[in-house]
Amino acid sequence: MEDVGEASTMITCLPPAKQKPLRNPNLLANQKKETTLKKPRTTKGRQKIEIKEIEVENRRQVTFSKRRSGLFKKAAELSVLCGAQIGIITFSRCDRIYSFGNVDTLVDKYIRKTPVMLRSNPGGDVAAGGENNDGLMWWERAVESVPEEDMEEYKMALSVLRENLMTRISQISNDRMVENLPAFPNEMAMADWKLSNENMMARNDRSYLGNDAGLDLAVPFMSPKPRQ
Amino acid sequence: MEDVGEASTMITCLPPAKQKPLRNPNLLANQKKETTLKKPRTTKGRQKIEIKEIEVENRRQVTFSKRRSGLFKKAAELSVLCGAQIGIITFSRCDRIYSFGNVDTLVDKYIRKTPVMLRSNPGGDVAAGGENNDGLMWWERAVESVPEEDMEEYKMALSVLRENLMTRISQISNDRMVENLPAFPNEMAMADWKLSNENMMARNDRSYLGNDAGLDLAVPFMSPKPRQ
DNA sequence: ACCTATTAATAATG
DNA sequence: CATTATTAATAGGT
Repeated sequence: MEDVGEASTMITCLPPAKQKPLRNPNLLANQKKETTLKKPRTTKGRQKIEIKEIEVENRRQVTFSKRRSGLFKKAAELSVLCGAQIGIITFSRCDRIYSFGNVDTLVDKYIRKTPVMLRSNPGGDVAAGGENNDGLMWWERAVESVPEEDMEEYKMALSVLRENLMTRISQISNDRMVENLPAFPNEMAMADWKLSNENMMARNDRSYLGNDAGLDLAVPFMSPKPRQ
Repeated sequence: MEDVGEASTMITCLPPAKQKPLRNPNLLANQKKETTLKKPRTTKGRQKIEIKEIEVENRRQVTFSKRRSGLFKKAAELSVLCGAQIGIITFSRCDRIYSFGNVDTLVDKYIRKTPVMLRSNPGGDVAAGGENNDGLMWWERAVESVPEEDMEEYKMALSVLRENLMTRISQISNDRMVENLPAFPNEMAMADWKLSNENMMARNDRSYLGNDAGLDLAVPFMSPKPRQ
């Protein structure tokens, strides 16, 4: 039978009867109100709320859903209007993650633009605090160029470096943050945000793709602690 | 002199004369309008705009500033209201970065919760596709446990792994994105956002701090390409 | 999920 | 940056 989408209750794919609310503004908009019986005072409308953590769980979840939706919409609009790239990472109270935008690309870009101190333990000669004679940091040197006697050290240092890569992201200084939220900002002066500190960093170096090594291998970025 | 903040034009710290607009809603709110001479129709008010890239540079920048401010405010409110953690990374058209929230912590968390395939080239025995006899992946094994004959391979693999860590972030599959913006989404169906895919991942493993190795060393997360 | 009264954001302007 | 007319978001209810 070809009469699809008549009164079927099962959802197939875009029921044509519903088609989208598609409000047509300022064009016989209030006509429906005239024709149908008007519900007098069915809601109190939007109420003003205080910006503090919502106690009631159900209500909080509803608000989270709604406002997150709104936030992402705003972000999308801003992105389009201004040609900006926006990424949002959101963790709900129970650590569910919701993200918006090319988070990974932006994270990469963000990380590239915010170099930071990292704790490493490379030992003596191999990484004596900085550059070597060739002007490269020790971790930049080709493995082959490492002297034989430094190899043990190098291996350890590289291992530690790898470990520390995990730690690194959590330890960036907050200098260039627009707003550094406390972990759970229950009472935060929301009045005016310090939107001013525009860290003007180098705006070049866009080539963050490439590097095609050989075979594919599943590698979690963060390995679980090997030994405990 | 102790009479601070009287009529000084230099900004010290919170001039008490200005004190904040502090609009008091529904309480003699329209009184000023009565007392002062009302400006009759000075602006056309807010106009509806189409969501497409704003051509005029100046106007675009103004909008970027305003809406970014609004976006961050919304994010802050959402954070407080729902006890959520929110991080926003924003790159302006000319790659100026503006961020909101504990981006670094959230990025770390985000990365931890989105393990991904990574291209690596560890070669033969050391990383023959996965686990070894001890149930650990090759990169999880202590350096000492690597057999002597695999050491060269191991070193190379670790080096490649380090290199690939740089590449990794840009290559995550977009499966768990709420919305995957095209690089410059000039015409994007903004109608309704697919806010549904809530990737429910493990909500444990919060310990992403620790690891205090020895001496401090400045290490950029991404090293500039060593040799070119 | 849909509705609607109301608040909040903001485009245009000075 | 201040103002304001208007649009857009949304709190509370169904």
